[in-house]
Amino acid sequence: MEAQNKPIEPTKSELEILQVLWEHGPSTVRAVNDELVKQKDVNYTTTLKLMQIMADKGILKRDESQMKHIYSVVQEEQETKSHLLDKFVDSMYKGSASKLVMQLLGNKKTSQAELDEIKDLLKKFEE
Amino acid sequence: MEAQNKPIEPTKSELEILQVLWEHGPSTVRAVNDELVKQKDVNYTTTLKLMQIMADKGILKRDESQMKHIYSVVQEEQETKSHLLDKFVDSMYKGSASKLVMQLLGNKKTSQAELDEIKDLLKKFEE
DNA sequence: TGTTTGGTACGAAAGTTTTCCTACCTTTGG
DNA sequence: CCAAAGGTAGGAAAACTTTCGTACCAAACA
Repeated sequence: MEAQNKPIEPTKSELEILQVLWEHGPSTVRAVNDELVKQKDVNYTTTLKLMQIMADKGILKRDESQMKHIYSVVQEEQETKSHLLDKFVDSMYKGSASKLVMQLLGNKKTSQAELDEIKDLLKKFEE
Repeated sequence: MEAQNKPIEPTKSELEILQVLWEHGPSTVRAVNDELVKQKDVNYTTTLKLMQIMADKGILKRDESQMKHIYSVVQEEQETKSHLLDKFVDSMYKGSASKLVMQLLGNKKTSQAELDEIKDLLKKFEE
């Protein structure tokens, strides 16, 4: 139940919930669960419990004024993602962002369209 | 103890061990633990157990011909990293590599030197 | 009203990961 | 030969994450 300005470290399941909330904005547990069910087999009370735990941790906050509580994400999406990306670059590439990009470019699974878009991005960024 | 051609999904601690082995090549538990101790407080037998488990899972193989067993990584470093990067892009950016690069470019923690290097990379890649 | 429907809260079980104690074996040096 | 040092093996405890059964509460409606 702590206020949260330190970057959060969501678990795998927590990240799935964050994705839904980032995409759909503040939501009820029901709404989040309905989304999750499209991806995997999960019970309503499991999602509820998870979101309650996330609220306890300070990752989510909730509006209890209605019977159907509305949960929203405390930290900015970009702040969280930027932190997680940082952690990933640190743990995988010793902090070298360019090594990551190199990997991305060499990665078969990155489509030509993606590559083109990345090139465009870089071009725009140069200005 | 299975042979492993499917991409592996190391846990956090397992990844730390992989990093050491990737950097130093096949090593004893002692050598790996000596490296880990530089980063965090960890007991020798903990590292031993972890590496034994990784061998059981097929992530590592070991040469038991000496008393000091030598552990090495089964899967190519690049294959593992590429898989983990893929998973990361999927879970964080819905598979969009360019979104990741965009984040990287906007990330304060990515230094100017890194940015320049990325630009160079892209330039070279265009050819 | 009273029953059904749909919500929350709680606690415990199950699963996974991490840690470390203890036992035992092998090499080495006095 | 014996003790000390440094290995491995195994199991159990601890910590964390995930799942779900059950109880309870409130709104809707026949």
